[in-house]
Amino acid sequence: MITEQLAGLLSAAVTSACQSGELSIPADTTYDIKLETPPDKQFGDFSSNLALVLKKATGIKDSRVIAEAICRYLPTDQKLIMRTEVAGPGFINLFLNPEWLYNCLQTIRERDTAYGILDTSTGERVLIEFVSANPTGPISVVNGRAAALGDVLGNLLTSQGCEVAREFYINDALNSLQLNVFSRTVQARYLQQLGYALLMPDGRLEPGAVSNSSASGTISFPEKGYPGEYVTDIAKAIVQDIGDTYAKPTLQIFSPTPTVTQAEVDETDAYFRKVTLGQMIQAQRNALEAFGVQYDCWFMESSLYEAGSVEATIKTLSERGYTYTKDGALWLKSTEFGDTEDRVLVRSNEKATYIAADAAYHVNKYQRGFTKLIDILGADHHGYVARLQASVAALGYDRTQLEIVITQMVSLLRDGEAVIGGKRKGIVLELKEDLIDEIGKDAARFYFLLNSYETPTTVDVELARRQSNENPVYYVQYAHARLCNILRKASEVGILPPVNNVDYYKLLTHPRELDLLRRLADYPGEVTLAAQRYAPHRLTRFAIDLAGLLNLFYENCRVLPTRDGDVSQELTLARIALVDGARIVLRNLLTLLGISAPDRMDRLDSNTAPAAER
RNA sequence: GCCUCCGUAGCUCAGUGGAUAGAGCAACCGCCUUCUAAGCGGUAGGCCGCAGGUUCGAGCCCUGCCGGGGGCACCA
Repeated sequence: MITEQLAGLLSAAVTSACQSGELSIPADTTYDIKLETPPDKQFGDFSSNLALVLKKATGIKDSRVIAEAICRYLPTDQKLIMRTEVAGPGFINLFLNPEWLYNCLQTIRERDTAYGILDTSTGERVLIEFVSANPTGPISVVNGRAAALGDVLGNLLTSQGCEVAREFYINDALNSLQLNVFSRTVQARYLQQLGYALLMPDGRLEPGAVSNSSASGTISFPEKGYPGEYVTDIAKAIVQDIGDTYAKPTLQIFSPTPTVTQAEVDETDAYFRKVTLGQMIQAQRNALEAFGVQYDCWFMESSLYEAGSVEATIKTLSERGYTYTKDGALWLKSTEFGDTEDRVLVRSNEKATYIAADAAYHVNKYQRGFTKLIDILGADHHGYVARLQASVAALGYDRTQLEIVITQMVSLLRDGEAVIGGKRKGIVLELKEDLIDEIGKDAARFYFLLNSYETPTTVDVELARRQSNENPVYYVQYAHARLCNILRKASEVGILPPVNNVDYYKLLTHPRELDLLRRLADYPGEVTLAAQRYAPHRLTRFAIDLAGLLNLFYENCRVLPTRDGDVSQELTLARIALVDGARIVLRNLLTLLGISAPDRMDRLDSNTAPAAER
């Protein structure tokens, strides 16, 4: 990397300046050499604030003096550094031989799909757990943020040499009250499909579905039942599958005076739970796959109970002395690990709490050999972080290996009004039906990857759908399609991209060409930075920026020969190489974001564009 | 009350302690005989919430205040 090379030269220059006595710094001084891209080209290719940083160590008041001393010991033999300049309060501006950019283009075309990817393994094994929505509802638009973040973060860490696994945690444990209520709701809808009317909590009567059975009567919709339409869909599927097989016992369960035996109730409940859970998980999986997210593992909470892990974890905590009994419940001394209060592990009714299962789950993650655990949680789980970390620490695991990423809220706007409520109120905007099916996977992903997860954001669903054409994803994809089009057109007239040859590249001297090359050179560093900061949106912004530079190049630098013959054959070849390099970078970039890079996009006729409808 | 995130252009948001604070959308004016106009050029739009502090330098760091979101269960 060029920046490392330059940092090495700067470091050597400081050493030389010290040896010659021009500078003196204490032997134990440590300093980072930062190389930045100046805001304006007139300040050179790179600039460093090294002299400003060394001010204290040297005791010299004027940083410009330090900067000048360093510059005297930089090799300005024209091979790499053309000239140096001291500017402002003491910046060292470096002007490089453009050859470095040509070498970079060569690297891009040689590396191709591997450009921007580190070959060396870090040995780090990362587990990213994200979304993990309760199996009582579909994947919602709000889940899209975590889904996009987790997936792309996985790509980014993989590109930096980590081994990454993606995981979805299914809250299917038997003590989940919500799941019971949910299953009951399905049962009510099942009976409705068979012809029974439902008495809703608000007193309304919902008629039974038309059915050829003679079933009739009224049953009450379960208290706090789930109102969403997807519940009815599951019921319909069950009817299709088994007909009225479970009609009798289910009806009895809803009767004020049930005559059914407990064994029959259990059997019926078990059936509905199983089918309901299976359907929900499948629906969630489908929605996430439509979003381009593939998990390596769907981990069931119930498996922890079945394996006795929850019990074992509680036992371990007790043996390590971090539990006590109070009010008939077993408590975790989480305050000893920084939590604001102690937490209940086992309730007085002897059922384990969620934190107990979660502690066991994280033990399981550690035991599988992962060296870094990343949990992506929504802002509403913020208060949960301390106790989770405390439980892990109490179990003797390295808390620093557990990183909890909190994504800020996504609020929804529909018809200009905030949509509040979620599953319990029946207003669920589904990621697949309400967004992906409307605007496509690419636009949906791009939308969520545009902003930092640390900022609360608002999704106006109508706007997101209607203005799909104004989504910047098309700007980026169009730029890629244009590049492909040039290459396609070129090959049609028998011009093929030239073999890697820096002699050709030297013809690329137009400012727009140099701007573009410079940005292509920045790419690997941007990927690294985005990975280090868990900031996929940096790449999204980079993509928009790069597309802008490509358009400028396109407007100003003709690639293929014209009738007037104002583009020489050599220049055409050089520019085709540049187009090829840009195509590679843009494609790699979109691939990291999980967004397709189309070879062509049909030109929109302004008369038929959605914009004309408004 | 405590914890936490946010406050930057009309809207949605970027912004590595650094030089003249940016993009997309929306608005206005132009540009298709030419590699795709999903494009390009131009105009307009800003006490970076407020007040102190730290320093050569603060949109960024610290403190306080104001405003908004979220969280503070033997729910998950």
